[in-house]
Amino acid sequence: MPTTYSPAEVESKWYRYWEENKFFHAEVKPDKDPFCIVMPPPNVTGQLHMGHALDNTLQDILTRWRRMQGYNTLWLPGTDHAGIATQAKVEDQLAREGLSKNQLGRERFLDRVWEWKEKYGGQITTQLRRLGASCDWDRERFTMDEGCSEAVLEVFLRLFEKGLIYRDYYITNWCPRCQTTISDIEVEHLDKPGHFYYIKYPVKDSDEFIPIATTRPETMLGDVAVAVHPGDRRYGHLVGKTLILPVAGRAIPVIEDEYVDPEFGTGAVKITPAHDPNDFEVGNRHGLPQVQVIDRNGVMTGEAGKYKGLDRWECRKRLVKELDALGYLIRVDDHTHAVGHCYRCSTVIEPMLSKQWFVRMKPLAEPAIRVVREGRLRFVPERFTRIYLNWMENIRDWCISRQLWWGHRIPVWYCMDCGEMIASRNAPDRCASCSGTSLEQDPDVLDTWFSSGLWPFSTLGWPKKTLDLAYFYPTSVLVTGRDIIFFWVARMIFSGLEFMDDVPFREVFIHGLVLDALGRKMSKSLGNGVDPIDVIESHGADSLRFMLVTGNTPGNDLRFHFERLDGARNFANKIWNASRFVLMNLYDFDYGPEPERERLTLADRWIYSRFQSVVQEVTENLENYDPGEAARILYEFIWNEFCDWYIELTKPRLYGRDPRDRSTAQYVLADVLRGTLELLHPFMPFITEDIWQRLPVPRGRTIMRAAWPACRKEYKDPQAERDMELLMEIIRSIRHIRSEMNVPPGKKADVILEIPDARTRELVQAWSGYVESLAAARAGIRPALPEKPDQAVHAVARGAEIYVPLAGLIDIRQETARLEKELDLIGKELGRVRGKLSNQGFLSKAPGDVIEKERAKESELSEKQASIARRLKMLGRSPR
RNA sequence: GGGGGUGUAGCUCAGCGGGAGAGCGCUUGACUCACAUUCAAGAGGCCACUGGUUCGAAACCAGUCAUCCCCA
Repeated sequence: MPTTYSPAEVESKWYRYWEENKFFHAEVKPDKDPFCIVMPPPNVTGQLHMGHALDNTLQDILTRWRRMQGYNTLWLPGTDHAGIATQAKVEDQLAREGLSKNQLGRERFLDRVWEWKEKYGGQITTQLRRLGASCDWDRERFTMDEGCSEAVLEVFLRLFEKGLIYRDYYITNWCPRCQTTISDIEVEHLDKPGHFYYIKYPVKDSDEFIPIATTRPETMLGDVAVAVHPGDRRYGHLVGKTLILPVAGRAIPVIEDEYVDPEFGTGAVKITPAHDPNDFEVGNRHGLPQVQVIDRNGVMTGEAGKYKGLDRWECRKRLVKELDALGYLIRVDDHTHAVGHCYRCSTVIEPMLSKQWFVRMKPLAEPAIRVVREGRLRFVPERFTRIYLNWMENIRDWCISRQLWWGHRIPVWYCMDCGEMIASRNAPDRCASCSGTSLEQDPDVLDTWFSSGLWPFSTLGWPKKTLDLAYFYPTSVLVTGRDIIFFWVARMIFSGLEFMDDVPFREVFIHGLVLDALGRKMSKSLGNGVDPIDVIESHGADSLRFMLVTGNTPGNDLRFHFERLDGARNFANKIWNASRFVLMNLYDFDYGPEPERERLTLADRWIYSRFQSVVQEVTENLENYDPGEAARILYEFIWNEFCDWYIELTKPRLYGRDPRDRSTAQYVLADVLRGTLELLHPFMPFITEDIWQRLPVPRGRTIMRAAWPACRKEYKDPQAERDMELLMEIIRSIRHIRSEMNVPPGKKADVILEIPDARTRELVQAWSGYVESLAAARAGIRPALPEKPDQAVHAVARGAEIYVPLAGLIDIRQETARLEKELDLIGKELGRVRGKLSNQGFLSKAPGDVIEKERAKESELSEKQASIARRLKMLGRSPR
C-alpha cells in the first residue's frame, strides 16, 4: 500500500464491481420493509454541477445507510427532457450548420433532438456514477419514455374531463428569444437600475393633467385608461373625465380601482391590459379593451402608430424624446426595480396576451395544503413548511402550454369545420360534434414540470397498477434543493394526491445551494462554477462528498472553498494511513473469538466505549437528517481518538514480546476499524470499500451490504472513559511543560506524580506506560512528597500533582509568573462557580445534576488552587 | 409591500438554556518506526446592538441595525 491514497483507480474499480454485481438493484420483497427515493431527474443533456453533486450525495448517504440497515432499498434514477433547455441546445447546433428548426420542420427537428439525446443523454448518468451514486440503473427512466408519456396523457385527459384544464386568453410571460410562454415561476426577477418617467396625461378640454409615473413608457401606446384609488382627494374630481393620451392622441377614461396604491408614484396608474398582468385584471373588471402594441419578437405593432416596427427598447428611447419635446415629460428619476427575465436565456420577459392552456389550481392545492398541515407530509428542516404553505395558499392557475416542439404534445385536436375541441388519447378520425374530418392537433407541448410532477408514480409504472407501485409508493423521502420547492415538490404533492390518493413521499429533505467562495450563485454567465468532475479527478469523489456534507447545517447554503476540499482529502489520506498501519500489523493476525474482557487494556476499553457512542450518535444524526453532524462525529473520532491516541497506545503492545497482548491489540484494532469503516461508508463509499476488502476478518462480498453497526451497550464503560481522560490530562500537562521549556521531543524526562488517592495512584501506576510512550516521560508515582523538588516545573491534574524536574533550566521568577497567571485564572473561575452556589435562587430552582456538577467543579478548582498556592509559597521560600 | 435565512476567533462555519468550539490561516518546535496531505504546543472572541423572560441567555421572546434569498 502506498503512503498516500490515490482515489482514481480505487473509484472506478469498485463502482464497476458494485454495478456488475447488481448491488444497487432492488426487487419487490413483500416480507421486507422498503426504503425508496426517486432521484430528482437532471436535465438529460445537462452536465453534472455542484448542485447535483450535493443533492445526489445526500441521497446516496441515506440510501447506502438504509440499505445497510437492512431495508429493501430502491433509489430510482432518471433524466428529464427539459423542454426549453434541450430545444435551445439543438437549435444552437443547427444554427452552426446554418439551419433553423423551421427549415427542418417539426418531424425532422424532433428526430434531431432524439439523436442529440441519444448522444449526450448518457453523459450525466456517467457522471453520477463517478460520484458513487448507488442508484438502481436497471430502473432508469426518462420523462419522455413510453411509460412516462402514457402517464402524462392519462393525467391530462383526466384533468381535462374533470374540468380542471382550460384554455383561455391571459397575460403570460413571453420570452421573445425562446419564442414561448413560460410559467410564473420560470421568471427570474432581477433588480435592475432603471428610470421612473413622469408623464403628463392632459384632461380633455381643460388645462389640468394627471401625472403618471411609469418604468415602461413604451407601453403607454397601449393604455386604455388611467386608474386612481377610490376616494383619493387629489383626483376625485377627475374620475369619469376623459384624458387625451399624449402622442397617440387617443381618448381614455379616468377610472377608480382598489388596486391602485395611492402612496406609490403619483397615485395614478396607467392601465395597459395587453402588457401587464395587474392591468389585465383591472381591464377585465372595468370592461376595457386590450390594445397590443408589442409583438412576439419584442417589436412594436401597428397599434403603436409611427413607432411600428421598432424594437421595444428603441421605441422607449425615441418616445421619451418626443414626450420631452412636446412638453409632456415632467421629469425622469433613477429607480431600481425588479425586471422579469427568462430563467433559461435571461432575456427580458414581455408580459403578453395570448391564448394558453391552464390547470385550475385551487381544487388541487387544497388537499396539498391539508396533508402538510396535518403532518402527513413533513418538511425537513421544518421552516420550509411555511414557505411551501405560503405559496400554496396564494397559488395561481398554472400555465402549462409551451410554444415548443420538444416535449409532450398537447392531446387536443380542433375541428376546422365547427371549432369543436377534442381531447383524446389517439388522433381522432372525425369530429365528435359535426363529423368533420378536418382536424388539427394543438401545436403546443406541455410544460416540462407537468411530466416531472408525476415522477414518483410514473416511474413506478402508473397508470398501470404495478407491484412496484403497491410496494414502493409512497416513497420514503424526497431530497432536493430549496430552489425547486415550487417548481417541482409542490406539483408532485398535488399530483400524487390527485392520482394516487396518497402523498408521493412522507418527508421532504431540503438542502441549500452550493455557492462560490464569495457567496454568489454558481452560474454560467459569471463563470464561477466549479466542475464536480474536475474535483473528483483532483481530490477524489469521497473527498468531494465529504466536503459537501460537512461544515454546514441542513437547509443552509454552502460556500465552496478549495481549502475545505483539501481538508477532506487530508481526512481520506488519514484514514488510508491509519488503515495502512493496522493492516501492516495484521499480517500474522488470526481472527478468532473476542478476547476475554480481562485481557483488554484501559485503552481498549476506552476505544470500545467511545465507539459505541459514535455508533449511537451517527445513527441518531442520520435519523434526524443531519448527515453533516454525523460526518463530523466520525471525523473527530477517527482523527482525534482512534489515530492520535488509540493507535499510538497499541504500538508498545504490537511491538512488545507478549504475543497475547499483541493479538488482543490486533483484534481491537481490526474490530474498531471495521466498524468505523462501515459507519463511514455512506459518506465515503470508495475508500471504505477498498480498505474493508483488505481486512483479514470475516465479511461479505461488499461493505455496501454489511450490517449497520449496532451499539453494544455492554461495551459502554464510563469508568474507563473517565480514567482514560485522567491519563490524557496528565500526558497533555507534561507535553505542555516540555514544549514551554523547550525540552527536545526525543529526550526522555523523569517526572514525579504526587497522587494521594490510592485508587487513582494504582490506576496511573498500572498505565504509566501510556505516559512513558506518549509524553516521553518516566513517571515516579508517590502518595506524598515530603521533599518537594524546587528545580521542577509544576502542574496540576485532577487528583495528581505533576513535577517535571529540570535542573538548571528553571528560572524561578518565570515559573512563579506562570503559576500566578494560572492561579489568577482559576481564581476567577472559582469566583463564578461559588457565586452560583451561594445564590439561593440557583440552589432552589436549578436541577439537581446541574448543582452537583457545579459542586464537583468547585472542589476540583479549589483543590487545584490550593496546590498551586502551596507551590508558589514553596518557590517563594526557596533560595534564589 | 409580503415571507424567509444569516450575523460567534483573521476566513469558512458548528453549538441554540447551565464550563465559548472545529477546520483553515497564524506563532513555536519536530522528517518520532501509518501518515509532513503529518505530529506536539500556543496565540486569538463585549457570541451584531437594545430591551425583556429566567436562579442562569451566545442560545428563548420583542425591537433595532446589517446582509442575503424568495414572492408580489
